[in-house]
Amino acid sequence: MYRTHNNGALRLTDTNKEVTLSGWVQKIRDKGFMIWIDLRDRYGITQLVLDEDRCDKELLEKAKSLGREFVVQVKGTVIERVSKNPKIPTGEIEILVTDLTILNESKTPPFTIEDNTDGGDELRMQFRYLDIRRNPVRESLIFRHKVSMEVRKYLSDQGFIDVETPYLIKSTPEGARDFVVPSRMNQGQFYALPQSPQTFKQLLMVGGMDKYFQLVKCFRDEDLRADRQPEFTQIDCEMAFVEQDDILDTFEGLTRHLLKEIKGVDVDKFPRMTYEEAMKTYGNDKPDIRFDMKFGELNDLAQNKGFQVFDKTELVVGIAVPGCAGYSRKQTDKLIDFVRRPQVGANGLVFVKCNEDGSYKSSVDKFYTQEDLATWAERVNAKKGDLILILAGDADKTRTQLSVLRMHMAETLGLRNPEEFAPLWVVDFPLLEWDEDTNRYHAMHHPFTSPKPEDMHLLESEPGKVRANAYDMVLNGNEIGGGSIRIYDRDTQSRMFDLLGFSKEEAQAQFGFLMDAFEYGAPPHGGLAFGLDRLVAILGGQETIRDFIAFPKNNSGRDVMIDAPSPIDQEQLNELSLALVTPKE
RNA sequence: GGUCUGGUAGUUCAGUUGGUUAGAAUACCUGCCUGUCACGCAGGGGGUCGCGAGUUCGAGUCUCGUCCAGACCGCCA
Repeated sequence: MYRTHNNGALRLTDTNKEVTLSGWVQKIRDKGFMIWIDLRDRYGITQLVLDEDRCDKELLEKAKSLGREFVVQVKGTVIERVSKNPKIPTGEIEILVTDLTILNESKTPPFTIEDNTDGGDELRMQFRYLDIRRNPVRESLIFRHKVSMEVRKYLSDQGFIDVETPYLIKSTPEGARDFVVPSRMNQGQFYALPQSPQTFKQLLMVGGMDKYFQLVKCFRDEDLRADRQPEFTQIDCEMAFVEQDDILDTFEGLTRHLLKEIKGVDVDKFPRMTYEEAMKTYGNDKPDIRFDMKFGELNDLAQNKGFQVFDKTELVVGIAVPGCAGYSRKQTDKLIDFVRRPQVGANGLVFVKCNEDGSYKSSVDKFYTQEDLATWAERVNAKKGDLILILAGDADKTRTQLSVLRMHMAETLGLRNPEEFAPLWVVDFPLLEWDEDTNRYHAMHHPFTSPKPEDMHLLESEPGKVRANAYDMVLNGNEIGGGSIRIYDRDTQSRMFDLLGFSKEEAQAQFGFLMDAFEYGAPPHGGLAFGLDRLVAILGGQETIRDFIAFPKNNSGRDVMIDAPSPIDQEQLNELSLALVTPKE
């Protein structure tokens, strides 16, 4: 038997017990006459002690030969410590060692196995199995386990059935790039890994499953970000015989359950905001509503007063940044530099300081009176001591730019408190989005999303104005889930493919199986999917999702531990009847 | 595909205007230390300054190229 207890278990009440412990050597404190060893496992740390009086010389020498991260088994007696350590749960006791076995030696690890490690990201990823021994990473993985268990419990209790869908499916041109898998038995043909189980879950509804869920890996061959991995996990759900409100209520319930069980936070009914309102008020379809700084449009107040930059432009819009009227020239210049960076792309920035004495000081005082500026302050809801920041230009671009600035200011002012949670629904997304590159409409959500019945008549005449039965759940400025009510009849689905530029033949070849299924009694249905990695990271108060994934990929989509992707043998290529156009060494 | 930042000891970093033998902390090794728990003290070993070319009497430092890493834009129905 390797152990009678784990390393977090023993207390003062266990004194005088004979125990066997196993674990990793965290730290050795060698005082010459006496040596202490911190023994670590998933459950905690227990201090071992050996000294000249109570242990034979050979045992003491063996203990002194140990190194960090050796795996050892010890037998000994639980004794009360002479000097106790209140910082750890086992700090009142220690083990007087009578027997020591080295189960495995360890090379000196390339970084320290401590909460604040000296290891950089790349090294930690290369030796991820060592990184996982560290408390923060282990706790993140356990945290993810708790979230996913609560999700399964809640959905199962609500009558959802977990059904697995295939990973080897068919490539389709819509949406993200597919990861592709060559077929040996069907030479020259390829599977694709699913970007989501979308069509399968709809077919499960046609199959009468009624309520489906799955915690499922999805794959997208696109560039990575701190919160984006090429393989990621979705909480994928679908329900039959539902309207939009049924779905919003159900998954608001799930999210409320998670916030309650995981974070101990009670949240009121989620606000529901239309896409149009979100764009006008926050310049963003995933607004962070933990703080205010709502947009105020100033066209009627600021135009035709002689300031040409404002006069000629489509939109003049501002926000009131709380408590920043005291900003120095240096600070405001820095903000101007910020919005002029190519990533933001604004031409300039106008500011108005709302002084404590009720006066205003702006960068455009030449053109506007104090009374003018007072009307602006009222429009953007500015109080004394606030700093009004104003951008002007093309409406869509300017809103996006001001949104970036708004988030930047919130970050700077520490308004993005990771322990505060402000979820909301954004609803009534446009069905279609015009794509300048391909010169045609794209589905904003996906091609199976149903148009709002009241907008159906615009489908062919003004496709850009058609709203969809689509919705996103937004938490603290992040899209954590999204979904829609689906099309469930062949005719509408076919019209949709027409609009997206599919020929009848292409539509049939790629999605014929789905449209065929719609002809055999498909029920009205809809659903949504949560991004589990991102949800877990936000609940855990982190910005990057990588520490909530046991073995993540790096910025270039590589696994630096196993060194993947990698070339394959010529023999394998032959077997798959593949040839490389430009063979790489 | 693009922009920006970085690459110096096992690790995290500093390195001034281009100038003697490239430093610190930590880790590692040795010795000492009668209750440590970030133990302490003394000593020691450890470097192709990512790689390649160029400028120069002289390059860690300047220039160009390249590779790698990270953040972001494009992209992500």
